[in-house]
Amino acid sequence: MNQDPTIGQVAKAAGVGVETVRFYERKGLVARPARAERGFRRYPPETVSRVRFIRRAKKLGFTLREIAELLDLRADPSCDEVRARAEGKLADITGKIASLERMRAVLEELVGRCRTFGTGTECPILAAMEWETEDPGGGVEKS
Amino acid sequence: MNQDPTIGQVAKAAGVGVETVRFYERKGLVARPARAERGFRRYPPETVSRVRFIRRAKKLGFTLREIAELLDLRADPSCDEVRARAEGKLADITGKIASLERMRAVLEELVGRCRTFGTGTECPILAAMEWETEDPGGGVEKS
DNA sequence: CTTGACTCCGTACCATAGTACGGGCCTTAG
DNA sequence: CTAAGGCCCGTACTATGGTACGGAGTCAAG
Repeated sequence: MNQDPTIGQVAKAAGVGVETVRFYERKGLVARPARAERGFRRYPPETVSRVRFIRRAKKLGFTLREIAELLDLRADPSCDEVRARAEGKLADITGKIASLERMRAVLEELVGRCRTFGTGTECPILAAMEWETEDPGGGVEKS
Repeated sequence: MNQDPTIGQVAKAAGVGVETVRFYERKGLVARPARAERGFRRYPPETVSRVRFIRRAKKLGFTLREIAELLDLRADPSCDEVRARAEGKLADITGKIASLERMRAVLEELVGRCRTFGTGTECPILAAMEWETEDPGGGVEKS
């Protein structure tokens, strides 16, 4: 007898759709499971936490490809590699925040100026856009 | 005589490909320019800064749709409307920063824990993702 | 006269991360 | 008996942000 969860059970337990599990399987994020009875997938129970892991890692800003690598690293637990990747992601996020903060400063300045000017002659926001808005620089490049 | 830049000149000056300018035109981010001689596009020179603006905004994590709205502020006759939109964008940015900061906090905590553990038994990062890490909430998702 | 450069056009294609669809099979409940 | 529900499959479609392709026109230099 096979009590291992079917795809629907895994999906429900992990909080995703059945199609998503199949999708992850196609992408190699979840191993092709054994088939039972009518060709039904029977997953090892730890698949549920694997899928949850994927969801959580995604929320931390990892792409599926990065998560796949992360999961591969789990095979040999060289923590250094994992930490290095997490640190890389951290740098990514920090850079994004810095960029957004520069943008926020510019917009805040513009909105403030607009309020002091009132609905008079020319909108300072539009005027500023007309100009070459200075490049915030050090953007969020592809990793 | 028309000294206005052609698509190739705009693209080069803005640091993008010709196809990208055409793409932006299709998406309404760049106005359909006048045609000269052999149906060649002749852009008003400020198109260059417009395209550069698009690139910068994109680096800040704005989608093309959002950038289009941002650029529409220029065409808007009412300063109040412009300011309202700018304030909306400001709120967007602030929300994005908050999400990214939650992500950063989680990752920082993870990386820090990893360093104090050293390369010992099991990786705390993977372990943490294995457990029910509580949802950072309000992601960087669609606005 | 041919080659290269530049333009035109529409369409097809890439990755990312899924979601939906249509058809078929089997089991179980009413 | 029939309908509902779970599963199987492959393929197509969504959106985003481009990139590439094939064919054609036209101009200037070699």
